[in-house]
Amino acid sequence: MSQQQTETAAPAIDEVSRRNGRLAAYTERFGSPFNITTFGKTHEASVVKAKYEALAPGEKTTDHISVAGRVMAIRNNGMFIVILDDSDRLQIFHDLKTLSPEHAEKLDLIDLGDIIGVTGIVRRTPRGEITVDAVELSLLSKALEPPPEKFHGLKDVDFRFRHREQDLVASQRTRDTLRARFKMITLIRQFLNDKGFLEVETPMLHVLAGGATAKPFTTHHNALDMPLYMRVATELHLKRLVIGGISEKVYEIGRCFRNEGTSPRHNPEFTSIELYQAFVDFREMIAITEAIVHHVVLSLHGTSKIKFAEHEIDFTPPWPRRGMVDLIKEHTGLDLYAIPDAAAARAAALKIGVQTESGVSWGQVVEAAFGDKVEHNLVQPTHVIDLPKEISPLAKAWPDRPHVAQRFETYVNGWEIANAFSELNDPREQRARFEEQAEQKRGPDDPPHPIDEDFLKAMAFGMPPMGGMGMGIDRLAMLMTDSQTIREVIAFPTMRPVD
RNA sequence: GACCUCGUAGCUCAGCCGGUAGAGCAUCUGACUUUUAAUCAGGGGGUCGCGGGUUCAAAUCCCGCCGAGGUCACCA
Repeated sequence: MSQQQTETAAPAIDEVSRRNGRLAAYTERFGSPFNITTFGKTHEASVVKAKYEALAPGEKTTDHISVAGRVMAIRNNGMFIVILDDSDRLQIFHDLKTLSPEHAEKLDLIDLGDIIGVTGIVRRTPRGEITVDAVELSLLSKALEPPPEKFHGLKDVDFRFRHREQDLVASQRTRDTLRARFKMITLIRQFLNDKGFLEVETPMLHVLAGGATAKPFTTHHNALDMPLYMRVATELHLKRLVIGGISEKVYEIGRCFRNEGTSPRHNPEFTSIELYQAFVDFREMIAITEAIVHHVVLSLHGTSKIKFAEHEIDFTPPWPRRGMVDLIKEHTGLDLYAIPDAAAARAAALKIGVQTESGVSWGQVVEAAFGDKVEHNLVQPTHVIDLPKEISPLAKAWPDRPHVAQRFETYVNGWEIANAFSELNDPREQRARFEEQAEQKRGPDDPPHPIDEDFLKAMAFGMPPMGGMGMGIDRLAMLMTDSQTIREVIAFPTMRPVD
């Protein structure tokens, strides 16, 4: 073999093949990392850093500890390795001059992204970094794919959502955001459990998708040869559980599915919490809504005020209660209470730039005007009360104000985050409302609303007066994490497949 | 569903008044060795989203498709 041939550059090899080669070499020499089932980890990275916080630069201990995590950086030919576990980063040191040949061989086969376990001695380097001087090194799992770029991380939004595991490894922000979202759900559970609520489960597969006016996903049960719908809300079954007396206070945190457009605030599947409490009305729901949200804000941020985009939002209860029609008047000058006729109200709304379909009810005009002219202004937490009965088919109306429902919607940052009412419990009235709703078609291609006879039969069995509230967990998570899109707070948002 | 914008190396990006593709990180080789996005020298790596058109020549211009982001519509 000539001198020139030995100096020829290494043949081109792709990253995966190269890593497979190193895996084979490691396996040959030390056994397959994939045969390893356990590692006796004694410390989390953050615990190591906290425990040895008092060490002075250059100070060494004699404490042996074992840590494990993903290799995030390799500097100085492996002299310094930075690993990341679920708590923090931690630096590992190898003195290359005194390393045993076997240990050096192992070290040489470690790549960025590998999962390693290290046993060693804690010290603080002269430059100030808490470090583990490695005595033993084990490859616990091989990364055959390389990690994202170490400084810029993953920027491609599409790729980040399709491969959240890589996004999580690369981005502290993503870890913080998703952890906050999941912790928030636990906080709400604990809060309600402490208040005596029973967490329940209701079906996701519905024969009729009721409880909200939304387009459902359809599916099919083969053995029963029948169509089924993914639930759009948990409302009707939760009420049936309270009717049966399983508990006077129930809640469900769960996924709902709506076959509608996506947007920065809409994902086809989203998580709602709905809760129902017997013998109280919407006013108690206002109190519990404020209490839940304030508890979450305080627990996650340690303060009642949070930053969202350019706003500071103050969640200190109580939050203002404002009439929907009053707010429209305040923002546009139009007093829809003075125009009770639907057609006249529609014409008046048109003059202020609010367009509605012909034949809509007075309540739908109010809803449209509110949505166009008021909603986006409600940045600080606000309960919008006195919603029209016509757009509240499951809510009680006021006996002395028959066109106004005992209902509120809570708005923050211009978004509806909660919706609650004194639940209608008169089965005759409920049937009439459903029938009225069934006659209204949502759009030219939409089927009419089906009437849920099972629910009506349940209500006829005797439903206690109760308050109910529903809240969008995803939007609350967006607020808590200063996330501008719902996809940031959903671990795996719905995506079209790439080819 | 409509409109606007984007899609270049594994990752982050430049090139886009048409002339045949570049940088940093990663990777490989070598040097150095208490680093902190380590450093220095050199090498390899690209169907420029896919398909078609215009042209002597297309990453670049035009059309269609796919995917994404934004705005709107629907909605929570």
